[in-house]
Amino acid sequence: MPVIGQPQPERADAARNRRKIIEVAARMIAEHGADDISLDEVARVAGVGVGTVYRRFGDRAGLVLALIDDQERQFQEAFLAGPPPLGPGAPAAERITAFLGALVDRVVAQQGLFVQLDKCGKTLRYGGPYRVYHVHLATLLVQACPKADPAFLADALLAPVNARLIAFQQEERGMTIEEIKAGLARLATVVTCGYNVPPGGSRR
Amino acid sequence: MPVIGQPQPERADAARNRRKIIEVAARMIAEHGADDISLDEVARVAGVGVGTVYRRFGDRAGLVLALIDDQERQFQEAFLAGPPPLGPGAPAAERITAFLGALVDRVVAQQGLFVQLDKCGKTLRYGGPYRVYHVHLATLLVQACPKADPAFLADALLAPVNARLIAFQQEERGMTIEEIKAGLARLATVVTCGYNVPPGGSRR
DNA sequence: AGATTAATCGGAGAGTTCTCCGTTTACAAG
DNA sequence: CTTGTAAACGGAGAACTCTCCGATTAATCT
Repeated sequence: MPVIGQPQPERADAARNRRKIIEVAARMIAEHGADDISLDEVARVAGVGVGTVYRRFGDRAGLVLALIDDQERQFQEAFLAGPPPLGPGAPAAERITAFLGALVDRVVAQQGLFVQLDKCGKTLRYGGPYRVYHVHLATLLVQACPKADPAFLADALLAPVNARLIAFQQEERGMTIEEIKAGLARLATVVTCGYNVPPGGSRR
Repeated sequence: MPVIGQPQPERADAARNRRKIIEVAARMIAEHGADDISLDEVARVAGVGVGTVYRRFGDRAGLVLALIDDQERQFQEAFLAGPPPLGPGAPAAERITAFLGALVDRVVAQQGLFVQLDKCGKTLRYGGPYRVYHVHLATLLVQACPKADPAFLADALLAPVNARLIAFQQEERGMTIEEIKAGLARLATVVTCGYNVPPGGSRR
């Protein structure tokens, strides 16, 4: 009888297949972009049945999440425990702009995958990484501007950092990543300062 | 030889089928929600071939856009030429909050369809209604806070008014529509005021 | 080693989206 | 009314996502 503790480790063949699938998928995306990865084809190239892909990752979104995972871990590590201004140690307001800027870089680094994630069901769109971002940002907002509703404000500041919007801003509006980051930084500054003056004050 | 002027009117059978398809799709959505409308089934119920649905509307997104169209016209009419504060006549800052609030109502009124639109390709996500919203909001922003980058700011304020985010905020965060609208209004106020003070001023 | 068993495997199949193309039809001109 | 033709029709089919379940196999127990 196995000890019930950590989630039962995968069987050897299962782990092997998981790795193979991730490896193949990553290579295919590197070569042909993330837009039209067919899980059927991933399975075929990886030499496993389609069922195996779905049992291992649940669905398309699950695979995307797995492909994102490595860099995602590093990113979360960086803003949760890395050096300031992204990590702890800097004033909240500075950490907020640092975080939003880093998040833009993060999304751009795996833009195709984030676009995929965006198209998926609500569960994964706002589950997974989003929850972590939201908690982090809301926490910083509490410190930077205690008078605001941190949960809503965090959603509102996170919303523009969206893979598809960023792609659109780059391609159709001709903005550079730096311009987007600058815009967000300015917005964050205005917001964190603005919420500290009582509503209705300093009109015009 | 037909006169080449307005886009050639549809043939009678084509127009009849277009109407029938829209009618059937609208009824099916009213009954079973917009999540899982199968265009195959729409075609079957409407008594036409699948090819007809696709020739008439291009793709799933095209049909969604058509289903949205009626109310969309009215909405655009309202903010472009209706009574203030939504329409012309009120100060820009007030029109901005009025617009964002009305947009929330607009999205909620056909939430299922807007969620569908959101999942579609970039072309339609940021084509169609979005362009109109953006131009309108950017125009107002130029008046309300000339120092800001209106294009970016419009994107940033439009981003949180997203069908899926709103659904998430309602279901998972327990927010009401009124709370969401209030949050946006406050954000818009802070932003329009905040961008009028020089950057770097009034820290903390 | 041999038996046991539960996890894993693979691929057939159901349900979709969208395309292609031979056939049919509306309608304008003669 | 007949005829010509561009537009529209419809359904077979390609490609995909995801489910199901009988066969297989890794890991454990005796």
